[in-house]
Amino acid sequence: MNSYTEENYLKALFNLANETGEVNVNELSKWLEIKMPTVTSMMKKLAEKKLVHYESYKPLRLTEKGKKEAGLVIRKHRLTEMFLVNKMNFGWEDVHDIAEQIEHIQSPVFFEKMDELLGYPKIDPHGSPIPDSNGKMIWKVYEKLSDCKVGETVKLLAVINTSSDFLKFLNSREMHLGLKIKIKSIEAFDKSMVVSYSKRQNESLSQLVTERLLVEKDK
Amino acid sequence: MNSYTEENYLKALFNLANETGEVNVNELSKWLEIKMPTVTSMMKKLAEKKLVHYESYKPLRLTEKGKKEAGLVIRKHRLTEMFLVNKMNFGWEDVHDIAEQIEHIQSPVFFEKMDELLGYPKIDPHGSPIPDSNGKMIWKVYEKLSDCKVGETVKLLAVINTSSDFLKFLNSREMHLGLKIKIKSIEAFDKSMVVSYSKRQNESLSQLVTERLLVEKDK
DNA sequence: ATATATTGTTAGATTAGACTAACAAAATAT
DNA sequence: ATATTTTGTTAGTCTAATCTAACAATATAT
Repeated sequence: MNSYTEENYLKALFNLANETGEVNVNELSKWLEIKMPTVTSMMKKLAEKKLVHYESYKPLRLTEKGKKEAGLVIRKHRLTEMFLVNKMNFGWEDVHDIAEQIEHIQSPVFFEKMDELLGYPKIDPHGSPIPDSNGKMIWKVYEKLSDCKVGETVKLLAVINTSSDFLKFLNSREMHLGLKIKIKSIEAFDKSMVVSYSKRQNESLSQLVTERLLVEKDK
Repeated sequence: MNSYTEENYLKALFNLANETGEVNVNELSKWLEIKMPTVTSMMKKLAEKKLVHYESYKPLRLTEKGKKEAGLVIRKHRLTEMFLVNKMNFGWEDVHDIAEQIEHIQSPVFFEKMDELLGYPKIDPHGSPIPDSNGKMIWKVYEKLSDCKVGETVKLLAVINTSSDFLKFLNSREMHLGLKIKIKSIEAFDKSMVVSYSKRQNESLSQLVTERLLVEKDK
């Protein structure tokens, strides 16, 4: 059994992993807001537990076991977010902090029950995939809205940033998952986009926003 | 803000308090399965925080502040138990251990939402009162079934022990809150009772059981 | 009333998880 | 190619919450 703290490190390693699955001590330290020496010593501990491949001065990598356990924490987090939104009427902007705590509850049956009541969902309220009970998750390859071209119509399927402020911004513009967005124009100098969707015409979205919106070309 | 550990001490002090509100270090130590020196040092810490009245070699008492904060932890515990039973379809025998963890979640809005979805319940699935948002709870004075007399008909309103084993025993006898029980006879030598209720005639209940069932005379 | 048992405290050690200071290795810039 | 910056490690300290051993106070029993 991993401690509350260990679960947080595993989750962070999983979320920060690049294409090759590597994470630097420094990155992890900044992400968790925990100083590097503390991170180093925790990595040694997780290496003892066969959860992380650790060698001095080399990038960190989760082992298969580590990936599985990280996946299970993320599963608990995302099931919780889904439960909070679908069964407890929370807005998608208000669930992150509560899920950060509930993800550490030790009770398989509690999360199985959530899963069942939710009808075995495959994605969470922000469009992220929910790992299965083996910790495995299937990543759909989405495109960033910022990479799309003028004239295209796309469907909003996920958001990258799940901060309350970003989600409140989307709420204020009546943007939600499933929304069909038509790209009217793109400003050359700041890459901001003018888009139309539902009843809103010619809304302007900064690049900071468009690169956090994941979409699929509308067929 | 109190730590997870401090919350557990406060809750234990509240639950163990006798009529005068007093608890011994030794009792508390046994209840929490934490050695006495550890308990003593935590009591000094809680006294610093004005949550406990502590004097060397004297019994422990919660301050008003301590009572309030303990009440709020118990509120979170009991709301959770109610939520697990009424909204997540858990049996009353399976909720204690999960609630022991969820009671430490720091998110007032999470528990407010539970309360709202449950319709502001006043008692939990075991018949115990749910403290209000100021930590105050109203204790109904119930009688133990073991103190009732032959010929009386009583209504089961609460159970004292909430261990899974005890509740499973009650399940196996189809006993639940609200049940009307008629006392047919009492054995003189072991105080066991023969009772009838719903479709069950002449069930025998040991004193260990009857003194854990809280009832009200049926009017 | 004194001996014994029980209860409670003090002192010091341990562990997990954090920190700072100092140093070492690796990466980057001149 | 060397100097500088960035990244990572080692060593040692701190705090919360636990423990054991030893001692002290209170309660109980004879």
